[in-house]
Amino acid sequence: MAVKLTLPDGKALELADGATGADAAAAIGPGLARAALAIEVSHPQAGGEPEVRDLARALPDGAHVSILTAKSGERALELIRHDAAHVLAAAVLELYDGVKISIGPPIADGFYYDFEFPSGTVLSDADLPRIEERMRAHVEAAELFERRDVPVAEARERFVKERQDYKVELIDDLVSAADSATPLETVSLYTNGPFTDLCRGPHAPSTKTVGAFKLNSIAGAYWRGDSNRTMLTRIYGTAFFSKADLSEHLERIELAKARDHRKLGRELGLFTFSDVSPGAAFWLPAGTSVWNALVRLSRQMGHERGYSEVKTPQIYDAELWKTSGHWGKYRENMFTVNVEDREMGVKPMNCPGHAHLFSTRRHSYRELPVRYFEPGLLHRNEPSGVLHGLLRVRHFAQDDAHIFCTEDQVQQEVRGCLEMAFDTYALFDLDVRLELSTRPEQRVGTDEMWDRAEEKLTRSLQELGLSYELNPGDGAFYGPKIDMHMTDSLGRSWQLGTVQLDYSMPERFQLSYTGADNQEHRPVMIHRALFGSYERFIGVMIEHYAGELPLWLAPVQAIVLPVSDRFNGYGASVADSLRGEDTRVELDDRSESIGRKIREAELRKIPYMLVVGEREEGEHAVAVRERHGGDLGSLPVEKFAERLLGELYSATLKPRKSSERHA
RNA sequence: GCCGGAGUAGCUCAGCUGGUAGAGCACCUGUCUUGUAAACAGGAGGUCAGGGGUUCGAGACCCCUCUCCGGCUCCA
Repeated sequence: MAVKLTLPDGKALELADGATGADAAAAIGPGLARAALAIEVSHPQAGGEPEVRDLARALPDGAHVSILTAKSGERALELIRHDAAHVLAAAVLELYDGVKISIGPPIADGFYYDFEFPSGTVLSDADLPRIEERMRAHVEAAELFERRDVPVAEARERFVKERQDYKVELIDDLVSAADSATPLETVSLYTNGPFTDLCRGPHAPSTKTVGAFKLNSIAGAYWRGDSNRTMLTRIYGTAFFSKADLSEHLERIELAKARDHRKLGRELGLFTFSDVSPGAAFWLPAGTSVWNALVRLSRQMGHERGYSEVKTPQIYDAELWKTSGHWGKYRENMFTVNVEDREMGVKPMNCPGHAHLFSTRRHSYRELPVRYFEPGLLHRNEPSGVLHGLLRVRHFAQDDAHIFCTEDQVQQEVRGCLEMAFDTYALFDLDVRLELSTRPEQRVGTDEMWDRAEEKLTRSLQELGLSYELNPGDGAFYGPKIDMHMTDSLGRSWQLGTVQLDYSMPERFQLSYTGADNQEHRPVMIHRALFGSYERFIGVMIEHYAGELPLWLAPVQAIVLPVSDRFNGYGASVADSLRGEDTRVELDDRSESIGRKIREAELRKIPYMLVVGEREEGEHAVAVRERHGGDLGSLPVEKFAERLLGELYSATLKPRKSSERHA
């Protein structure tokens, strides 16, 4: 018998029965045999995901295979990072007595391993070099990764004996998760040097392919991500094939830190934080200008799409929050206040206020959909540990809207929200990741209602040709939602926009409209925010643009720089003539050298610097310098004004259509 | 909220094993009148996050609180 394989180039390869991945690599060529780390196996006919396996395992007949080497990109990095996690565990077990190991997977950009240290042992960053050193010894020893499939009972006994409780729990869970028709008989153990771990694999042949690694940080992490369970000590690290790749990665991270919105926000004078109000930004004039530009955009786009702006109170009687359900589900996150013995809650969301507003008068089906927009200020009492610059605050404003419509209008309205979202994001050259979150365990409404709602969201996404991830069970208790995510400079993901279908709030607030049949009907509510919160959005935008905000958002769009005091008068007249409703122009009339004025304008990341001196005054012109030192030469003041307004117009008034970007 | 780390002038940071708090930039004053990324000189600025303790003596050591940073959980 023989094993027939298909290689990536379509060629067939026939090997003896029982041939391994290593045999396959050797059959293709000696160079590949040396470089091979693992083998990817798939059965296109049978379907299913390709699986990366150890080279030492026998190959199945009929498989398509592809040898993984150091050049195989992310898949190969994932492999050695997983290897590195095992080496880390080996080192920690040697250095510290009584450590319990849990899990250690590869992650984006690195790996981690979670440990429980005996009580009294506290690990800090200072301990990392010592651990790295021990790891290095194991890597240099080129210890082999050996896989053994052992009976469940044997593996369990082994870990019980070693007092590795977490491993025992993992085995027990694997057993109970297994199909009763095909019970789990064996689990795989991997041994590298002195260390044996319960692990599915795969691993490279030996530890030596971990060419360069570094332990980055220590953090707490709950066992199984459950805040009711033990907090373990997590050690984060990263690994690459070469030292050069590692240092390139570390440099990239350093560069990313320069984009941090907290740093740039301070440097650019946009906002600041203070101990007197944790989780709340103090907006300086420049930051307020950015803020206002965004609110203006929200208003303009909403106006064009049939939204009406409303204003609702900050503080409501507890009764309203009981009606909305927040008192029961969201109270720990709310600030409450006592007003003459009356318990009141500061609003963490606008929806109850909008629902109440809708209920204060009668509505005909003819006026639906009603679209209320409110850039409303919200307060949420977020746990102290989660506050994070502008990205997670206690005091913020959402570009929030609630649409009240008939069941028949839902689909079209959801679609409208998504189109508006992508028209908005297109203005910022943003790529967002979409998630569809479906019914959670705890929910209100019938299954039929959820079927309908989820189908409507799904169809809207499909009609627009948008790709999305499914996030089952993560919907709001009142309805499914589509969330729009973006990442910050260090790759952390933040939710910006959201579109949520809600059948519950209309019920709770007894909302109704009069239909064509003269009967009262329940409207459907759609919650939607596109920026999410202005705070978070501005934070993400600062990082997205590395502080170099586009012209229309820049707090100061152009600064006039007279070369000496003698031209301050002319400079002032230029600045005055350029300043308008949509233009923000400043004059630097300090008695400073032109070099300094330019340097400071560059540091403030002002898009245009207009140098004026004798020549310019004579010609009624400005010498235009673009951010980053681009000298555009001299332009008559009127020409420059045209250019400025032209750019502003094209940036915000003619957004690219979502279909052009996301077809 | 939980785990770990940190907090010195507006900002970036020195300050050794405890012995009277420093620099650069920014700020103020004066001089300079500047042509595309830093003119020169002088001055002012700190209950060393806050509180308690150890000590003859604490920015340094110990405890508590607050805030921030990195994670976890949670979230726009």
